[in-house]
Formats: sequence, C-alpha cells, structure tokens
Amino acid sequence: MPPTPRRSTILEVARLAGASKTSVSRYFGEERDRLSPSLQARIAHAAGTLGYQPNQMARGLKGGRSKLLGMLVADIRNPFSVAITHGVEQACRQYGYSLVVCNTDNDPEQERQHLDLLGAYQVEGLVVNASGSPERQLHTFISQGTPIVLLDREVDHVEAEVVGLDNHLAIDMALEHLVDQGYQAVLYVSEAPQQSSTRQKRLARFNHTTEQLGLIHSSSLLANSDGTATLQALSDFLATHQQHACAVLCGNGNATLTVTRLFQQLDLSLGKIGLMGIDELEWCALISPGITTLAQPTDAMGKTAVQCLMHRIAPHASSMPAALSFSPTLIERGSTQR
Amino acid sequence: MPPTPRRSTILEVARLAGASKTSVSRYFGEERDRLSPSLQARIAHAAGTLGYQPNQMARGLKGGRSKLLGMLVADIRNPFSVAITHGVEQACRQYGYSLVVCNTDNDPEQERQHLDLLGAYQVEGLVVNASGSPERQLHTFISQGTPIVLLDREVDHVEAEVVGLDNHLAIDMALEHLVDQGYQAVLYVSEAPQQSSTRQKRLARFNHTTEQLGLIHSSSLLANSDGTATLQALSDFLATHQQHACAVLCGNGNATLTVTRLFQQLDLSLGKIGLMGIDELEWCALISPGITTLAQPTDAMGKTAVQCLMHRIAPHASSMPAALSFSPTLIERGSTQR
DNA sequence: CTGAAAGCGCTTACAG
DNA sequence: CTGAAAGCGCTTACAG
Repeated sequence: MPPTPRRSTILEVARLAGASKTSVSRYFGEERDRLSPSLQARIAHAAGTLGYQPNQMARGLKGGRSKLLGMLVADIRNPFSVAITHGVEQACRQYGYSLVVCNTDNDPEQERQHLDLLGAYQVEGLVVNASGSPERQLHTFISQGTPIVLLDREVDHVEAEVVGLDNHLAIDMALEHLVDQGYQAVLYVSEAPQQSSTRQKRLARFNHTTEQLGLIHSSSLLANSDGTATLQALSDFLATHQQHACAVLCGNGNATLTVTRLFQQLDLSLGKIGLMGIDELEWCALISPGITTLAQPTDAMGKTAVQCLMHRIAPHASSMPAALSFSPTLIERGSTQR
Repeated sequence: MPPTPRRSTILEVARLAGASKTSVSRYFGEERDRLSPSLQARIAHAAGTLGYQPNQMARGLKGGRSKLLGMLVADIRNPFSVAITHGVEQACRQYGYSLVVCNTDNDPEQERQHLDLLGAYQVEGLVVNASGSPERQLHTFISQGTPIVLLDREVDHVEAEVVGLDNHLAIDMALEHLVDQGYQAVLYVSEAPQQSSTRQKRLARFNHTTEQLGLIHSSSLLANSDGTATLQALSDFLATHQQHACAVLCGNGNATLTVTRLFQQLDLSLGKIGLMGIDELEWCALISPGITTLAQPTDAMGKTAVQCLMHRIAPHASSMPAALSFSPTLIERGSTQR
C-alpha cells in the first residue's frame, strides 16, 4: 500500500509560514488579533496552501474543550424526536459546537453504553431524552462538572433542568377544546407511562381535570403497539356511552397513529366521534376532515436546551433561557367538529 | 467556584493498581490477553474504583484511530433520511464506532462547513448524502485516505461507492404495476432534479420506459413545495386525458405528500385516478383506501454503507458488501385499484 | 508477561 | 507582537 498522505499539522504550517507553532495556534484560536497583519497573512497563506485544519482531537486534549455536545435520543424514528434533534443541532452550530447524536431505540442498556461513550469523547454538555434511568452515568457527568439538560422526560434522582411541554396546560387545553366542541365523554389513550414522567403527568392531569370538569372519562394504555387491547377499550367505551358525545384524546404522536388506525378498523367517522392528539404530524391534515392536534414548539425547545447548556459552559456566551416549559399550539381540524 | 472533579486518567489507575500505564493501556485496548490474570484483576479493580474510562480524544490522537464515523445528511427531517440514519447508526455501533451526524438542511454552504468539521474530528470514514457538490472537501478526504461512501445521491467528479435504490428497476416496477392495474396515462411528479442524480435517473427512466410501453405520459416538477404549478399540471393532465385511465407516480415521499394534498384539493377519488409513490411513509396506509408505494430497504442500505466503509478501514473486520443497489418492495393498496 | 520512554498535534503559561 | 517549552492522556515500538 502507498503511504497515505496525511493531514498537515501545525508544525508544517509554522515552518512554511516562517512562524512559530504558538503563532499558528493563536491564529486559529481566539487570539488572532494579537498577531501582526503580516504574520497573519503569512500564516493564512501557508495554511491555505497546505489545506491545514486544526486537529480537534489534539485541541480537545490539551485545551480541555472538545467543542462537542452530546445528545441522547430515546427513539430517533419518532417524529417528535426528529424535530427536536433538528432544533438542537441548529442551535449547536450557532454556538460553534458540533453534536454527537446517540439513539438508544428505547433500550436502557444501549443508553448506558452510549452515555459512557459520550463521556469518553469528552462532550462538554449533554442533552438527554432518556428512555431508562441511567442515574449512575448521569451523576458521573454531573460530578465532573459536565452540564446536563433533560429533554421531555425527567430522570429519577437526577437534578437538572428539564425542557419540555407544559403538560398540565396541554391536557387542560385539549379538554377545554373538547368541551367547547360539545363532547361529553373522553377516552385517553397513552403509551405505557412507566419510565416517562411526561406520560405520567399527562395521564394524571387528564384524570384530574376531567374529574373537575365533571366529564365522563376513562383511559387505555397501548400495549406493544399492536393496539388490540385499546381496540377493545375503545369499542367498549363507545358502547357504554353511546348516548353521549364521545371523543378520544391521544397522549402523543404514536398514540394518535394507532388510534387513527383503530378508527378505520371500526369504521368510525371522525368528528362524530371526536379525535385529538398531542403532537402535530405531517399527515394529520391529510386524514380528512383533518385531525385536531396540539403542536409542540420543537425548534424552540431544542434551542432552549442548548442555551441552558451553553449558559453553564460559557456563561458569557449565553444567558439562561427565560422559560423551560412550553405552551402547545392548538391546531383545530375536522376531527373535533361534531 | 469549587475545582471541578476531573475524570481519572490512565496514570491514576496505574498507580492505584500498582502497574504501569502501558499495562493499563493494554487492558483497555486489544491486548488484554497479554496480561497476567492477577494484573488484569488489579487493573479492573482500580479502574472500577476510579470510574475510569479511556479518553477517546487522547486515544485518537496517539493511535490515529478516532473510532468515529461521520454522516452528512441533506435533510434530517425527511423520513427517508431518518430511516437511513437509523440503519447507519445501528451498524456503526455493531462495529464499535460512534457516529457524528451532520444535517445540512440542503444548504451547500453548511455542507462544506460540516465536512471541514468532520475532518477536524478525524472521522475514519464518511457516509455522504449530499445536497450540493462539495467536490473539494470530499477530495480532501479521499486524498488523505479517508474512505467515503455516497448515499442515494452521486456527486460529480467524486469517485466513490454509491449505495442506493436501483432507480431503473423502481420506475419499471411502478409502471408495470400501473399498467397491470389498467392505467393508460401517467403523470410523473418529482422534486427539482438538479443536484440529485437519483431524481434525474428516475425522471429519465420514466420517460424511457413509458415511451417503450407506449403509455401516455407527462411530468411535473414541484416548485418550492407549494405545489401550485403541479396543481395546474395535474388538472390539465386529467382534463386532456379524461377518456383514459389516469394515474400519478410520485418520485419520492415529498412528492407523494404534496400530491396527496392536491388530490384532496381537487376532490379526486383515489384509485379512480391512480396514485403511487416511491418511499413508504407511515401514513400511506391511513389515507383510505391506502396509497400504493415502493418501499426502500432503508436499514439494509444504511448497514451496507457502513460495511463499505469498514471494509476499507479494517479489511479484516468486514467483507465488501455484495451489492450496493437495492430493489424496492411493492406495497399494493387501494390507490391503484380502479 | 511487564514497563520506561517517546511522541501524537495541539494550547498555554511564561518570558522577552 | 512573538516564541521556546511543557504537558494534555493516551499508544506503541523497544527492551527485558
């Protein structure tokens, strides 16, 4: 094999520019101004000729700044996660950081491994959308002074900022809308709440507010995405309360997807039986007459998470965000029109 | 501020274990077997006590192996890209690599910057789903011996393996299906093909095969996602050929989304006017009577891309994949049932 | 089987 | 304004 041409190093640039490594380093660091114009020009030229780019590994090693942020995502194929990730990535770039995204596919073991790995790459901060409760790993980061922000889900015994939807508000807005539209009985469909503080909160709030409003209510948990248990629950609910105007409220995008399928299986007409979901999905407008949703401001949430981190990494670069809890936006469509 | 507790280093572990740095390094590298059981035990214990984890930055610097792969994605919010990214990430993990994902939002400038950055982090290989033609940057990688694999789209003047769908086959399968179902006139809707070899190939093949089969055909390019031009094209097409059985073939998921909206605007009944799309999306089954699609084997494609890279990085770890071009799967639904 | 030492490509006091 | 030198945390010949 022919010897592979290597990336050029700071030493080569220095030599070609007739300067010291120190100066070249300064040129590519924050101290370019300290260099005389002529030195700057020589270095610029030499670097250009050699196609030089500082090695971030070396930089990180010596300076202690990897310029890397890590993000742990529970399920990268979930549209909500995709949207958030997009926001986080944008924000990172804005602060001059790169992002290492790790998907755990909701597997606690993968989650732990990824977290260790992120540590090994010396990420300077971490956005965590947890699937399990990787307490030990997170505490390791915290005790080393690496800031962490939790996204959407809290983690037991881990104290960190939590960026997410105002779940109480979301449920209340949904129920208020359903009541306004004249529905009298509401079935709440959610994925299994264990492991997700968000799901727990939404479910609890559903029970709370629904009691308070005097609404007929019930709930069903999705078992393993097949939805057969919920099919049963749904038809029972409708049968029991057929003298009332019934609606289904879905706790997140996945629930909306499953329930929409069930509506089709049962040949229910959207609107006559109300349907509403938390999370806006691209197809919600397409299922005629449209599915009413509560959209989350995902870009803002992603940006806020990064801002939290940056505030702790480099307090001068970013102020603490004003709020970590976000309001949803009601997108009204035919599915809640009786 | 209190001094932040740092990560422990190899030296600390060595001291605590009463061993040399060399041995600790061996323990965490590929040479653990060379150590006596008792030494291994001491090191394991010391490392456990200190919560030691090798610093990947330092490892990469000295050993030249960052254990990092880079991936450039043109549009991370596109479901096809998400699916591919998922496959790539899974495969990375399998080979013990981590993945840095960079999204360019279809912006050539961001693309160039990200590529430079990926270089700075010494990625050992690169999966590129290009949005522009970052020839210079890619050549830099190539000339340094960093393997590259192109995903879905070719890049002018860059010689590298291309992993993607067999576009000719896909178009032919689609047209064959439409003919079988009795459609006689087909309108092809695609996003603007410049910058995407895939779009070009599909469009060209559409014209070719359609001629050959003697089908009435036309095509329309989506302008800026609003679809108004295509709305016009569609109604014209239908008006002109109303004595024939008409169908629309969508070049990718975005086209399918837009055209589905147009069908609703024009109040066309699916099936009577045929509709079919390349790319399977989660909602295609939900728009009754279901939209017929050609699904891409995204996980396999992602894995294959990584396998290509690994074969070049560590020939012993992976053989060259047998094929880089994949066949789609026809998912037949009501939208192509007259 | 084990270790001392050199060096990967940078940054950062320190000195002038 | 500029540079020589030490050192970040590792790996890898080299030696025994």
